Amino acid sequence: MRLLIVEDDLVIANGLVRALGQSQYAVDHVTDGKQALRAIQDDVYDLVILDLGLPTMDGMQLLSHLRQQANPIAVLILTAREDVATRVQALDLGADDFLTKPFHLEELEARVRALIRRSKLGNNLPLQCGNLKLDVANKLASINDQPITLSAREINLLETLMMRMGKIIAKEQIMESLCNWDETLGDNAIEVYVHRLRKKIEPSGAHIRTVRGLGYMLEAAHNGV
Amino acid sequence: MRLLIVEDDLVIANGLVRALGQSQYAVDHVTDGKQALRAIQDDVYDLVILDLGLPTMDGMQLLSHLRQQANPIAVLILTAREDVATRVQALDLGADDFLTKPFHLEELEARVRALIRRSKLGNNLPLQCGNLKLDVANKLASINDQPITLSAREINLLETLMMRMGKIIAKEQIMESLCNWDETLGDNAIEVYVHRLRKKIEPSGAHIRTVRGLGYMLEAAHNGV
DNA sequence: CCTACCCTTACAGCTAACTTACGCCTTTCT
DNA sequence: AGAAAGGCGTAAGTTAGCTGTAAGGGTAGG
Repeated sequence: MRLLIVEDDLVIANGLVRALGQSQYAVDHVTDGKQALRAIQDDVYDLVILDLGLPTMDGMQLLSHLRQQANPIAVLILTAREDVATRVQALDLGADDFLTKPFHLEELEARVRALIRRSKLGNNLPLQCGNLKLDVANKLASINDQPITLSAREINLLETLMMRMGKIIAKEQIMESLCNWDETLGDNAIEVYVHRLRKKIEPSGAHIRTVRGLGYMLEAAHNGV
Repeated sequence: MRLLIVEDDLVIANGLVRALGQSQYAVDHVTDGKQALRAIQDDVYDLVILDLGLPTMDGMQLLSHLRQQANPIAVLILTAREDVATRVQALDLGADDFLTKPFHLEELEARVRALIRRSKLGNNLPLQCGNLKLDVANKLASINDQPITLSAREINLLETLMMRMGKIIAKEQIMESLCNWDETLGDNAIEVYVHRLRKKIEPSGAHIRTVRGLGYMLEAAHNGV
């Protein structure tokens, strides 16, 4: 899962980047609306965390602009102002959630989880493919309800694949989903992850199909379970 | 386990904080409804002890507000008023228990234990993992019914792990469960607790698994029970 | 048959977690 | 009250295993 933080206060921004990074999100950070707009158009994000008070283009304008373009990306608004009018305006413009500073990281993280879940799944049930289940909140994968041990990278990869089960995902998309701008991985890193993950989920009836030249696709095994 | 006390009478509040603190709960205290709401949204509590007569937002309003948000946190109501109407209203609003002042600390502590047990476990069975048992009420751990000596920190850690057995618990979550606002622990304090606890429960068939980068998980040993 | 593209294995660096030791503080016993 | 004991948290050094790269072999498509 990949997040964009739009926040000009560097103290807050750094805290968010660190905390959400520790929660296994890939996190990018920009400091004003124009950079944010460019980032959203250039890359695929699952969620934008947006401060309202920004230079060059304020958060309301950015949000309004996105929705006029019919961009459905989930947006969580941060603001120091507590008045009802602001809140109503933001929600009317299409914000998905609203949090007033000062806030605690735990609550932010909970809301982030909820938003991603809502936007991707519409529910909080564990993801399932064949006998393979993934409990996203607890970062716990299991086959026939027997927990299996996956590393952090492997869990993130599996989550990415399961979120778009049955659809082809390009290696670049996987790369973007796992890494932020700071990181840069070699050509075949994804191939290695897929290989390791395949070995671990092999007995489950879930299969990672290679689509040569295009990417990978997660599917239930075609032969009987 | 972490509790929030919402009580404007400082004499009572201090008594509760001290008594429950001695019972090894992490206890925070606020004096009105607005502070309480913010605290509940910012931090994770296992139980709220709520006085009905409060400034700025009274206990009923707070409770009603929480339940409208579908917040499932356990709430124990304290009040000086004894009339049935109040009691019925509180329980209809979703209070889990109700205690009339003046009360005895022992009874309060018993109800607190019961509520936490009910909300966390859904039953009254003692916590068990392999041959390791934990009697939450008496803060007593035993292996094959032989009591073992654990320090307060160790018992609290074990309780936290056993309450979510089989699920991954992040170090930050453990930290929150053990500490209130006043405390601040260093980076590797949790690692040291885990190390000490592991040495003591090692012979029991309960195992604390490390999931690198994500947290810890309590499980029964994989070889025969 | 050739060329991308992918699979597989092996290895080395690095960071998170483990382990030990020490000093402070609280509790308890005399 | 003074002393002894043990719990508690920090710091420092060590270990372990995840991660990413590289290298070599295989395969599908042209």
